[in-house]
Amino acid sequence: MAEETKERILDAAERLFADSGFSATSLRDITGEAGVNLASVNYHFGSKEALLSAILDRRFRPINDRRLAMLDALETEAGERGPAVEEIVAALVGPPFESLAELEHCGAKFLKLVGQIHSRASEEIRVTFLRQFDRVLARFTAAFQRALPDLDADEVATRVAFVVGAMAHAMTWGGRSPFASRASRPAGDSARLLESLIRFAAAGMAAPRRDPIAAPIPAPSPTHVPAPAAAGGSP
Amino acid sequence: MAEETKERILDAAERLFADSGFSATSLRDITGEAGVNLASVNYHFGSKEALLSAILDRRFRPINDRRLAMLDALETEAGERGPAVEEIVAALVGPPFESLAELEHCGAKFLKLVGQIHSRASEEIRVTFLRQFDRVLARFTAAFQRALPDLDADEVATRVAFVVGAMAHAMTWGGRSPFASRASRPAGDSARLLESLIRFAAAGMAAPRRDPIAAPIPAPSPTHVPAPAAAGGSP
DNA sequence: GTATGCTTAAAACGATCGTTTGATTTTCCC
DNA sequence: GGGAAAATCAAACGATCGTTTTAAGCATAC
Repeated sequence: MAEETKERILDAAERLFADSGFSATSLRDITGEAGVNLASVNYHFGSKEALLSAILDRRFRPINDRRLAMLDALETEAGERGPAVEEIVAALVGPPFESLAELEHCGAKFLKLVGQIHSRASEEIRVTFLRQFDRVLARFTAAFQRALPDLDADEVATRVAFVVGAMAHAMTWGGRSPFASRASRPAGDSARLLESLIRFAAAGMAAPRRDPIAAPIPAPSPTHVPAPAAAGGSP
Repeated sequence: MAEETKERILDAAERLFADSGFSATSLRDITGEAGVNLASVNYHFGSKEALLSAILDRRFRPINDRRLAMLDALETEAGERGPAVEEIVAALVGPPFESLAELEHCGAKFLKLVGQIHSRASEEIRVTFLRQFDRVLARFTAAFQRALPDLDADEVATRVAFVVGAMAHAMTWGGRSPFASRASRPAGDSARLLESLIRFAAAGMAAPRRDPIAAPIPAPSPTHVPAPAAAGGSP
């Protein structure tokens, strides 16, 4: 009965944290939804923060393991020249979406929680659990750097952050804007959403670098457009 | 003395909400930091939620006004064929960054708060205040659609959501990943961050649409890949 | 000078929070 | 089957939450 209680707590907390946020969800909400005693949380996990940490760890460990495994396989396969941008993107953003498909409705809430963690999350939580993601990010940034030798390291890191942001947003809102009031998404389209994200992110990562020649930064003025480089769109 | 108190509350609350989140920030934290009496918040704003709403409204109204004005100017200027993708992107993501520059350190915290609002935010807050952003988003989606006639409407809306996600993430974390432990960003580089974002987002928006001819997606298959196009997915 | 309308001040309200306690029940190994 | 360990339970703890109340300042208009 021990393990079952722990998992019921994890499931309920994951769902409630995703819907209402960490601070806004009480342990009484969680234990009520899970059908367990209030004291069980502190007995099994130690504290509310440790519970959140356990939730994130449970889901993220396999995701990050898979990310790194996919990247390793890609690099082995590609040999000298390294994998293509789109392949690296797929290895980075694919695993979370696989989890979505695998876990069905059970784990769908988790992705919402993930999106939230990316924006807030206490300092404590970040250092204890997200350190592993730091490793993942470093590996992927290096892979992108090799595939995009024209970009300097800062630019690569910045663009990777954009990819992570787009991914987190997509996971939280299912690819729809958070405001498009009605029916969040057309239908079970996580595969299609993933495909769109990969295509978008790959093109963004591979965008031409700043000032291919010399064009100075236009210094955005209020009514005027920043227009970083009049040069057309994408390759 | 009335207006001053209100603004001191708004400033302090904006800063604290951005740092610690809405639920985790108490009215006592706010009034303590603002140097005003605890009851002032409920006197001037009515409730804690209404205070958040006031914060968002104060900053977002001019931003959204400027977004729409810039888009109008672009469309007038471009005439029949409509503005280019990069110009539309600049009109969408530029104004928030201009605010960052204008407000200096005073308003920098606000952008962090904005990023948070995009991921959580109570249902109540979203409907009362974000309805105006819905309008903004609809206008911009239409403009993108015109600039990218090859894409179907769903794809355009999805990619706009990616742009918003990347922007929110960049505003929250300053273009660095939330985990890159040290020194968040190189230095006062909001102009450069904006330029990178515009370039990234424009390339992503203009990415070739799904299966331009038939070329199947490379399907990076290490141990196995989600295979974006594969029928799989969620029900 | 007194009355009037805002604004601030101090204190308290009831509710809810995360956590702890101590007793009770269940589990499982010998 | 007995007994130690693990798990669950009801109840309460102290703290803090958002909000309300009541009284005090302090202008301006009569």
